[in-house]
Amino acid sequence: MSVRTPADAGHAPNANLVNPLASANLASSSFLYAELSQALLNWYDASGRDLPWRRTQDAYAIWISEIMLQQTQVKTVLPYYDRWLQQFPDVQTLAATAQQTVLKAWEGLGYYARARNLHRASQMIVERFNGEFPNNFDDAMSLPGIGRTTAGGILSSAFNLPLPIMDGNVKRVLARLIGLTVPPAKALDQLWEISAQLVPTDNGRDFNQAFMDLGATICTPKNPACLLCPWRTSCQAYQHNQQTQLPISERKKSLPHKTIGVVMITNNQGEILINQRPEQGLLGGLWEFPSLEVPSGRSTLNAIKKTIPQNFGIRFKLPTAIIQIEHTYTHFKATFHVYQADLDIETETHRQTANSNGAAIEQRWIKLNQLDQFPFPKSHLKMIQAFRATMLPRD
DNA sequence: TATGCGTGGCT
DNA sequence: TAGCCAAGCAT
Repeated sequence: MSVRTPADAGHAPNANLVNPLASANLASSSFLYAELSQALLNWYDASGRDLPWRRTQDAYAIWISEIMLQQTQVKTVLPYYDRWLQQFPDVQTLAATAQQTVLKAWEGLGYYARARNLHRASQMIVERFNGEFPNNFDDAMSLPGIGRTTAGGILSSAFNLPLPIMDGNVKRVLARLIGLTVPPAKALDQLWEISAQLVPTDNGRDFNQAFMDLGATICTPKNPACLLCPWRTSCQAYQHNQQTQLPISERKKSLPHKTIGVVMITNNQGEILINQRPEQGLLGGLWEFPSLEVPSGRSTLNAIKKTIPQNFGIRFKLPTAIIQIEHTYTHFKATFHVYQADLDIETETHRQTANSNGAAIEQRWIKLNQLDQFPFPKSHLKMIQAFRATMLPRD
C-alpha cells in the first residue's frame, strides 16, 4: 500500500519509478536516517570541500556567504566574499555604510534585493540584537532576505544547531534517494520532513555542509558520480538506473523578448547623463543610461528621439549607434540598441523627473571618470566599455 | 501557490 | 551552443 500526498493529485506519475521511502511510514525509518547521516558525515570527513566560510564560526561572515550563495555558484561567490569581508568586516561597519556603496560591492552578482536586504538587516541587528547575529531560528527568520533554508544554513554552521535546509542540492539528492515521482516543488513538505529527520542533533554544522557538498560534487544535475556516493546502496534512482531522469523537472516557459533603446548623452563639460532605477523591482537602486522599451514594430531611434527628451527635460543632437547587446534576465530576454548623442539644450533644470511608468527617478550629470563610483547592471557595464572604446580611443 | 528577481558556469 | 540550473526569498 502506498501513501499519496495531496501534491500528487493531478500529476501523472511515472509507473516505472518506485518510491519506497516516500511511501513508507517516515517515523519508523529513523534507524535508516541515522545510518545515512553517519555515512554522509564519514564521506564529508574524507571528501568535503575546503571553503573559506567553513574556516570561521563568525555568524556575520557565515550570513554573508549564505546570502551570496543563494542561486549563485560557489565559484562566482568566492571573490565577492573575500572583497566584502575586507570592505565590511563586521555588522556595525555594514550598517553604517551608504546603500550605494553596498550595491557597488554587490555589482555584477545579481539579485540585488539580496544586497538591499543585507544592508537593512545589518541595521536591524545593530538596533534590535545589540550588533550580534541572532542565535535562534525565529529571530533569524525575522530578518529580511532570510528564509527557512538560509536560517537553517547560518544557524547550523555558526551555532551547530540541528536545523534542516532545502536548497537545490538537497532537493535533487533527496528526489533521487527516494525515487520521487513528482517535481520536488510538488513535494516540499515531504522533503523538508526527510531533511529534518536526517540532521543529527549533535552535528547540524557538518551534516548540512556535507549534504550540499554531496549535491554539488557527486549528485550533480548531469553525469552524477554515483560510484563515489556514500548513499548509492540506499538510492532508489541508482538502484533502478534512473539518476539521469530524476528529479523530474517542471516544464519551463520560453522567455519573451524585449527591445530596449539606450542613449548615452554627453555634454560639453565632459559629463554623461545617468539615472537611478526605482528602489523596488528589477535592478532596484542601480544606475543606468536613459533607456526605454521599444514597442515591437517601432523604430528604436524614433522612439528614443521622441520619448527620452520628454522624460529627462533635455534635447540632444542626432544619435550615433555604438553597439548592440544581448542579455538574458530571469524572465525575459533583451536586446539593447545603444546610441551616443551630444546634448543640445537642457529644457528643465530640475534633476527629479519621471520615467515612462510615472515613477520618480533621480538623474545626474557625472564626469566620465566618476562612472566607476556608481553601481550599474552588467548590461550597462558593457555599454561603458563600448563607449570608452568608441568615443575615447587610445592613441 | 505562482511569479518576479541577475548573472555566469557548465555541457 | 542554447538551454539548464545554481547554498532561495518576497509577495
